Amino acid sequence: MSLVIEHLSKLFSMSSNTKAIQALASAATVSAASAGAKLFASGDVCENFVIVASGEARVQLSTKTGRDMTLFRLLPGQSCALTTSCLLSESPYYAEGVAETDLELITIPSSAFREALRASPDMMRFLLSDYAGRIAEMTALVDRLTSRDLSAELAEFLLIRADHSDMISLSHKSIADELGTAREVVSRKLKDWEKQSWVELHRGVLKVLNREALGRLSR
Amino acid sequence: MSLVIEHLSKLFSMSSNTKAIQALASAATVSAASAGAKLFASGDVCENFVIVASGEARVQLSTKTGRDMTLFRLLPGQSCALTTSCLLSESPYYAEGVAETDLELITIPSSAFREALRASPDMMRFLLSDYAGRIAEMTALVDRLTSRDLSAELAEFLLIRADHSDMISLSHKSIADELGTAREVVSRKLKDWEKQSWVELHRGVLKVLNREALGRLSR
DNA sequence: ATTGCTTGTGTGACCGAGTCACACTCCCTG
DNA sequence: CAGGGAGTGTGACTCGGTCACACAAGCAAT
Repeated sequence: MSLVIEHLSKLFSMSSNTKAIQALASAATVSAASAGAKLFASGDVCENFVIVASGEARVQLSTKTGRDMTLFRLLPGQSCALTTSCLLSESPYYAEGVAETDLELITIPSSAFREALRASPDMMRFLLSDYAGRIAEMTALVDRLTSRDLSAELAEFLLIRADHSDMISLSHKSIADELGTAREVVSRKLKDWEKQSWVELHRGVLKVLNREALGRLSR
Repeated sequence: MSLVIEHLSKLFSMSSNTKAIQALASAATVSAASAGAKLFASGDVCENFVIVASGEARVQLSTKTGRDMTLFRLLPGQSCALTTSCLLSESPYYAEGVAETDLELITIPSSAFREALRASPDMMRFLLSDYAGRIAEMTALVDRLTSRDLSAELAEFLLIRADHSDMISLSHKSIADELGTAREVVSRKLKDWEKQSWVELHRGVLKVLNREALGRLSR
């Protein structure tokens, strides 16, 4: 259980021997999910507070036509603002969570979470600043969506995601979901850029050849 | 000053004789703004917590090309989640605030706000649930933007905004800003609908003639 | 009333992004 | 090595956003 306590106290920046942490830890359970698993779906009732202990998860919206839009990711030690938002407002999830890799999750039932929150200003403080950050992120996202420039977004994405040897191992569909656009749009742009020799395309992998040129697009 | 105390205690659901409320009230100033005035602009440093005492304000994003997108409105007694988010994260405003009518504002300097927040779990509780609601709103907005159907959005907007005699006194540009689209798009759709006799158009005013038909579009 | 300005509307031409439909190809597995 | 699934390429079309103007409605000063 020390893993749980450690994560909790780090998350909320609280000493591990406070009552609130001890109470949360004793109500917590640890579970696993494998890569690709759906953690929660839109419309699900939210019954637990969740912290990612290891692995990476993604929260996304999806449209009828099969397009997805990534809202944010969860890294080890992070909790999900959407989950706490649903817990606090007692509303169902309005987006879905997906495991991107194998995951270990720390799960705390709603009642224990609420109880601890009531008793602990430090926890509230943490949630407040977490929310403040998410609101900023969401606003930036809305901004991006209202003045959409896919070339810029895609170019920027490639530059950020390219590894040390300029490679990116993602399918066009994954990239599209990341940016909230359609697979065909990504395929077409990449093909154009391949003709300019700015990138090199292979099945499931691509290589950035000209960071320079992409950088010009990305502003 | 009783006006200030009343608004503060109602906003935070706290008794008006708590120390936190008294402290906030003594640091507060009341000011006025006239309709159309800009309350804050993107990039401004946020130095005060603000509550609308009377009137109505709007918070919006704007693009280079002159399009605006309304994020949310502030009614009397409400505070601005964007402002608190900026205060807490000490980041500049990333959207702008506009007075829609003449306004009275209760203004509390950042330091007093932080101090009161530190001391008062009730205030934190309020902000938490306020944030939870805003995150839900923003997520819904992102959802709308990623699966855009202007006919549906515009039809719904008209139905909601039409008064008792089915009139709406807004220019096409205002409607467009509300929905985050371009004026021309609104003009064209409305013109189409006028040809169907679903609406009747006049300068600065329009009348809904067929709620039925618009209702079918709006789902 | 006439002139002239400001604010609102109407419209065509064009472009970028999303959708649909389908062909094709790579690669894994039986 | 055949079959099938996942990933990719492309044309045709629709819709929303942009640009560039023309035009109309109200208001103000002469």
